[in-house]
Amino acid sequence: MGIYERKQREKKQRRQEILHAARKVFSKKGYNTATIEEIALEAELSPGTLYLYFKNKEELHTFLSIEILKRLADEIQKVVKEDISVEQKIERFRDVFIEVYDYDSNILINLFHLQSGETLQNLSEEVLKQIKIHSIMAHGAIIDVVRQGIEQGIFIDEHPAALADILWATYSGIVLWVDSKRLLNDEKDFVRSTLKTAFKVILKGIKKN
Amino acid sequence: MGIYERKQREKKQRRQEILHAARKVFSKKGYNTATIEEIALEAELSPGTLYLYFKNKEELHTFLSIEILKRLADEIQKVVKEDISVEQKIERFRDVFIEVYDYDSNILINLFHLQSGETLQNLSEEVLKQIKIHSIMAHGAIIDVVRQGIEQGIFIDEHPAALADILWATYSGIVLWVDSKRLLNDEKDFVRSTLKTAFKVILKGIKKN
Amino acid sequence: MGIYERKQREKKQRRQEILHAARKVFSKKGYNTATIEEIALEAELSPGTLYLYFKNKEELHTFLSIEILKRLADEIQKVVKEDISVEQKIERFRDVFIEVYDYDSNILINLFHLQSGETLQNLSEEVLKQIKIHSIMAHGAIIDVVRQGIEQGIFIDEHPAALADILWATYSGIVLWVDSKRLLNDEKDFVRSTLKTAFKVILKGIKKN
Amino acid sequence: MGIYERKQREKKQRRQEILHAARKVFSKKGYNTATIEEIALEAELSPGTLYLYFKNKEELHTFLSIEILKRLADEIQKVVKEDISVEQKIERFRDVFIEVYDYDSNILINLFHLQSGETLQNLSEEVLKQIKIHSIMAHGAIIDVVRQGIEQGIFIDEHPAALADILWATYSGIVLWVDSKRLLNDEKDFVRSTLKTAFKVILKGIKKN
DNA sequence: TATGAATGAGGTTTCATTCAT
DNA sequence: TATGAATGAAACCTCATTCAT
Repeated sequence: MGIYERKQREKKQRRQEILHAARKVFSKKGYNTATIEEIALEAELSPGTLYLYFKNKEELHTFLSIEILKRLADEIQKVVKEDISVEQKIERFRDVFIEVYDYDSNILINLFHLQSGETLQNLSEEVLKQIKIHSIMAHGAIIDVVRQGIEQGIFIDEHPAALADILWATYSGIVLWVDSKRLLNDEKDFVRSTLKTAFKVILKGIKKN
Repeated sequence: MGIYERKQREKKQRRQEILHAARKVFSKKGYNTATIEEIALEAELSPGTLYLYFKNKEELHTFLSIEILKRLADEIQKVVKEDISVEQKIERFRDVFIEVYDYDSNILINLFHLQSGETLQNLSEEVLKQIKIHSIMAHGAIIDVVRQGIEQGIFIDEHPAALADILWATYSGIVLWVDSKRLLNDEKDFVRSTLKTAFKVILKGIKKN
Repeated sequence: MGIYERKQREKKQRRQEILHAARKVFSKKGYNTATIEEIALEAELSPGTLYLYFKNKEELHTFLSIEILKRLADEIQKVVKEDISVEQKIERFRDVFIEVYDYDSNILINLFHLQSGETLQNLSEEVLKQIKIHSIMAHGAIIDVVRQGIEQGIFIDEHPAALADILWATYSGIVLWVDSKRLLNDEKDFVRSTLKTAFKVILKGIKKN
Repeated sequence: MGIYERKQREKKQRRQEILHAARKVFSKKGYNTATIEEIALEAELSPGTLYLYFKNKEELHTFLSIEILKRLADEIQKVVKEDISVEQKIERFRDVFIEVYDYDSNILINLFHLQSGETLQNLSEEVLKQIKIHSIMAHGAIIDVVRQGIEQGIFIDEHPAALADILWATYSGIVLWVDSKRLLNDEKDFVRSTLKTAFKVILKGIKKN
């Protein structure tokens, strides 16, 4: 391996280290309360160094959000192509949600926060575009599956986008809600079991008869 | 009416004016971006005066959240006492959610944000207690209804709390999700219709056969 | 005097105090080396307070420059209206230059710096407009006098604007040059005498025969 | 040519390349806005390398100023030795000024800036000495010519240094002033013509009767 | 000699909160 | 009770300079 390649790899790794530290701090403190200094401390780097890898605080944060949104969208799209029944696909969606939740529950929560209110209004055009693209991809894939189910006479005859919304919203709602319950009640995490029940219920609900 | 009482009433009214202004500004800007000065301007008062009525910015904001949470809990509890079937009660929940959403959608969204991550960690004991009480009340009431349904052999035999979570989470999830879609896609608000479909699906899903 | 008026006057005075402190610090250190903190210290105020009176560091600095430029332009325009010969007017210009130099030699030097290179490129449209207006006013007035002189057959037949440029440039050049000599050689200030000689020479130079 | 000599020559050339790049960037951006990184980029070197050839940013910048100041002083001194009349010498000064202005107008402007206020105060003793030497040389040469003219009964009987100041100041003043006019009014460069008129006027002004 | 990633001091600016009036 | 000018801590970010390779 040449010097250039090693440098490139090291650079990439450093970037990952920063992202890792940022994920940790943003998760613990939230966007506004987290400070660059703290992230730098966590990454065992100086604040200035972070700016060699990311333009500013927001870009660093948004990068994490887009990353997980992209992951979610990718996995969902894979499901669509699988050679299984629509019912199984819905169940697979649930698994994908759980996997992504397991990968990084905190940033996922931030993502859902990002998607509404305050933060959304201050993002750059480029970032908004990225978010839109991945959101549309993920949502579109779900809609496709729902539509298939309706066409095959398996699902009830509701507007596909509405049913897709329900699936997505249930997912994000459960993540946020159960997360807040955990914080409020110090109960242990039971996102997974709740999600399973939720999808069982919904699957039953959207099936004909 | 004596002087003391009139003073008390004026004080209460002034408090309401501040809350009204704060609601408006927080809704428009979000917690972090909103400034005390702006709220004071909106309330046609000076910044200093706000501190005669509220300890600090956060308490002011949290008060608004608790207010709407309390309203939600109250309405839900009323539903439980109504002399209607469990299925009708579930439908009434949906209506309550919609009513509260209509009352102040933005603060409601803030509430759900409040319930997780960043903000929650910095709240005073007293405020946390308040949130807990109302949350438990609201959630408990829903659980009761679900339990009744299970006992009456109408609903499927899942853990009542889990089903209640699903209802609640679906509600908050749809509010957040649809809100974010509105911001991203400039589509008009269709929270209401999505919520209706969602509850229809879920009601079907939680009913036996 | 009512409370409102007193407050207004105090506010104006505070503004003047800040300007005074800023003048002092900018003069001593130059724009880039001067810090807001130092100006605040000099004004016996906290850094934050300065931002209640001026939008930012640049506006504070530019205000001082425009102020002196305006003063210069006003005085020059007055000269034009005086009922004296063109030769006497040129001599009065010299006196105005000296007066303004005496009023605040350091900011005047900053002004000439401001008018070229680096700084000029980063100013806001509004500020540039102000500078343009006053510059044009001052320069235009000088041109008028020179033109009169030419028309009356007193001055040589050169382009009036060019002769005006020479007067102005000589003025600013002497201010800058003598200032730099002072710093380099620790000689005492002899701007006044040099200016007088300069104008004597130039007046002789621009007169016919 | 030995290895040592070649190395020396390469070193010198590298130094020149850096100076060339620095001249370009400083001219475009001004001292404070220009960054070492940008200069390094322009020189196709890394930032660290610049520090092998120059102690720091300021020295790099000052070197450029001294260079042009030296050039100015040298040319002026040559004029003194020429076998022409004092009047012709004054005219030659004008040409020298124009030549140097043409060589690098921007750094020249920086030089005049350097000579006063902000920057001057932070220079090292060595650099200040250099500037003084060249300034005195140039100025002294001009004074000599003026003195000759007075002794020959050609120029008016003013203090030679004062007349020399006027010449120098007019020159630098016109350069700065016309430069600023160019920036403010987007007029095309007419330094040359203005300078010519200026020297004609002054020459007439300093000549007896 | 050359690199360029890393440093970290230091600057500007914001804004919740206080307190004299 | 009401004011609003003043505070000052703390955040983000830049960039000249260093140093291990």
